[in-house]
Amino acid sequence: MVSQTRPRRRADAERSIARIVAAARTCLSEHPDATIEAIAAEAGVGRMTLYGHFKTRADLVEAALSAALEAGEATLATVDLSGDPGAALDRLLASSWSLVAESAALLEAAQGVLPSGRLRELHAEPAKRVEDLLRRGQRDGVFRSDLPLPWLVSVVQYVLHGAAEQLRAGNLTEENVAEVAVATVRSVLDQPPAES
Amino acid sequence: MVSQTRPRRRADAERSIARIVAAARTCLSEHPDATIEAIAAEAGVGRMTLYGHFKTRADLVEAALSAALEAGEATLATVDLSGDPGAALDRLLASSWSLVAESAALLEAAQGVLPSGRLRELHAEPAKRVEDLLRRGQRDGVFRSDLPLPWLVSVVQYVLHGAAEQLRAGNLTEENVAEVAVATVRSVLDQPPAES
DNA sequence: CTTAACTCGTATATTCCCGTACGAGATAAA
DNA sequence: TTTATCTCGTACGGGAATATACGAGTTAAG
Repeated sequence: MVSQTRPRRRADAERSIARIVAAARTCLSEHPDATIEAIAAEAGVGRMTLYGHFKTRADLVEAALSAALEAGEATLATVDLSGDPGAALDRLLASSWSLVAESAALLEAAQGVLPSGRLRELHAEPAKRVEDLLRRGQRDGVFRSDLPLPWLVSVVQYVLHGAAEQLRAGNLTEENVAEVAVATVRSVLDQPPAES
Repeated sequence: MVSQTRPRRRADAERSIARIVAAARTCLSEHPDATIEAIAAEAGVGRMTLYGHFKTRADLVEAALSAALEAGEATLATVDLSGDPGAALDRLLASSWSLVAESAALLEAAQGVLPSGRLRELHAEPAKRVEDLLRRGQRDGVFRSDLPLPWLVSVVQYVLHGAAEQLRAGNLTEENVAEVAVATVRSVLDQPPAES
């Protein structure tokens, strides 16, 4: 149902599209207003080949965002989100922190090129998953309830986005970035033990 | 020493410059790639007047960033940073969270138009103030030491920047934004009471 | 009042990027 | 092999933004 619109597409075209989308994901999440030409170069194809598959920049951005969100959905589906919310969050972040960070960056890149309605539509389902987990954690008294839920969701994105940024800047390493990001998120979400 | 380059400048010119810089600060911190024309309009002057005082876009961005950082410095100078680091941080954030958020946004706007060396140079001193406060808090056992100091400094910026963003988006209100931001920052920095 | 500084519009050059048009050559699929 | 698809270069047009050039009108400062 994703892209079975086939009048019949050749295998090499399929491959090109995959490379282009992958390139768009990396380029756009690093630099929100990356050039079409830069993305094509990153993908190893000519600019005109890219235009052959994506008529406009918005199409490309949407494809990149969709791909990232679908990857996130796929990962979320494999993670066990039941049981202790704290442990569930740890599992979730451990396996998908970079995807969430990437999605946040792409979301930023998509603002202004996609209609905001379409944007919310794409982002709604994965965001709801995280939100539900946090809400459950609040109900169980594991996560804090003294701050608005949407704010907490946003902060998770900010922290992960920042972790990816600091990794690129060389201030964090491949080895410690996940640990640092998870610890930071946990300290934001966890219910402080003795709150007046 | 700031701008006494004195061939002798008229009072109205001084006023125009002040309005332009103020407009640049607000416009650029809301929208990193705001147009020169938009900034001039916000300042209530013609585009050509702006060019009369700032030859290039980079000049303008640097002026805006410098002004914000100087305002931050001035505020920092009035805040009592001695005593309990936690309380000092509360005082600091209460009186300057929006300035820090603005500076972070301007810093983002400045990337790419200013040489990165110049950028670090401008940002170095105010960042050091915060860093010193956090370091002292770590030594006193008030702030956590299990995460790298530069990361903690960055997270403070991310959170404040996010708070400003959510305020603009209408997800936080003028009344609760400061409280929410401060509580979030505190929960990231505070030493967890029972750490194995 | 006189001068120099300032304001600011119009016009223009330049640059950058998007998107289209055209077409020749390479390649997968039948 | 035949055919439709795909690749991709060159070239062009349009739009937006930066920056310069010129100049006429306005205003602060001596």
